[in-house]
Amino acid sequence: MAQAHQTPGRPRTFDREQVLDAIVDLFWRRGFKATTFPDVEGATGLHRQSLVYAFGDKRSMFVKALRRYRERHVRTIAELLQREGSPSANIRAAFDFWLADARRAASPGCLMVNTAGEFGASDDAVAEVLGQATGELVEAFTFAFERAQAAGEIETSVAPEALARLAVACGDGSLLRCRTARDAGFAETSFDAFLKSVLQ
Amino acid sequence: MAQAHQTPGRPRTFDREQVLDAIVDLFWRRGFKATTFPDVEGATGLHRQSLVYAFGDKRSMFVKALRRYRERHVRTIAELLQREGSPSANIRAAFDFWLADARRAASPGCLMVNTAGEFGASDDAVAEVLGQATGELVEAFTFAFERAQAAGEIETSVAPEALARLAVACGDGSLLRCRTARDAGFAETSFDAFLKSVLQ
DNA sequence: CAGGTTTATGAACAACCGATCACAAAACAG
DNA sequence: CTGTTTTGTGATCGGTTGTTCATAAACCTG
Repeated sequence: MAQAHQTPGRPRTFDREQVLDAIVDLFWRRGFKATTFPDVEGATGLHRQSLVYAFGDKRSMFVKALRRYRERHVRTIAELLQREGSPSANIRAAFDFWLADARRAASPGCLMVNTAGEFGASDDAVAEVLGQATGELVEAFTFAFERAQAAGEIETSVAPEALARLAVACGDGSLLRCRTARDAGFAETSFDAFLKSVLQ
Repeated sequence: MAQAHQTPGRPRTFDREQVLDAIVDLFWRRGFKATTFPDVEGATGLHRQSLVYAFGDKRSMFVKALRRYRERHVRTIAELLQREGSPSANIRAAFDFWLADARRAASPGCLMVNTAGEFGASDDAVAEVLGQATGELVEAFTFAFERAQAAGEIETSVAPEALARLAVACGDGSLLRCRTARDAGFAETSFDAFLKSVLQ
């Protein structure tokens, strides 16, 4: 925004967004409560007070990390689903994107899913981001299923939004399972079952 | 087991299993890290040392609670799926059981799901119980889908175990979503989509 | 070069957590 | 009753957590 002129005072010696990415990764792997300031200091190379100055207290930092995760990961999947061309192919591409996460060594699953389990409905700001992320995903899947039905690629007996919620639930549940099992086989099989059952 | 003769010493003044149920409920709602000894003391009416004496340290207590949850909730669903009669009806009954959890006021979701998000693969004993629970569920669903295919109730193009994993992922993901959203609508819709897509 | 503003560094704080110790109370065996 | 074992109660102890204070450093404006 106000990139017009540099603010007075000592300039920041680190890249704010790069550091935030490292913080996202930490929370993604360990969760909120289990991540301590010493952890963040070690992962970013910054001192505690610098982190607080840049991102606020721990909870504010976490919410900022959540938002960034949504903007990067969730939005990527949503954009895959809104591409032109075959909606079925887009849906397969979205599941392939999930699979790539599931196949990561020591897959951390999905930050939104992990956070939903840890926070439940106990924090309004967190629940809001989670709701937005789910809504964004469901909306994108709904769009793709609507197009698939209109194009005659899939049958029309089930409402597009219902299929979209099923897809999101399937993705969430599978990624969670792969997080504990250290094995992407569960996601591969369940995704395959979903695609065969719904897209054919 | 050794109910034959009473052990010497002062008799316990509380029901061990009843207290464990209260502990399960606490961990179910708040998770492991966020649950403190004062919380457990308040929920059970017992003193810290009595809890430690009866269940071991906090982590041991949590693993015992996990096992008890599996024995009660997971096993109940597995038994629903193995009943005689229409396997399709059994599958619907299993999803109805999940729906009842999702519809609870301030639904805590599923303890296994929440725990998977909080622990990941960081604790072997926890991961083992989670793996057993998922295996038990998948096995029971597989049995039901095998029977459904053999009876001609559903088509046979997708392997029963794949359908079973899809069902578990759908249940896990939906219950998780309802935990945050305080609304069972997501589960109702996604379950409906699953049943319409797979059972018909 | 001064004055003001922002950042970096290091230290310290109060609160909380889980674990443990010490002792009283209640039962049974002899 | 005496000794032993187990449970109940209260207090305490390091260790860790998130937060904040205090000061030095770096940059811009005028």
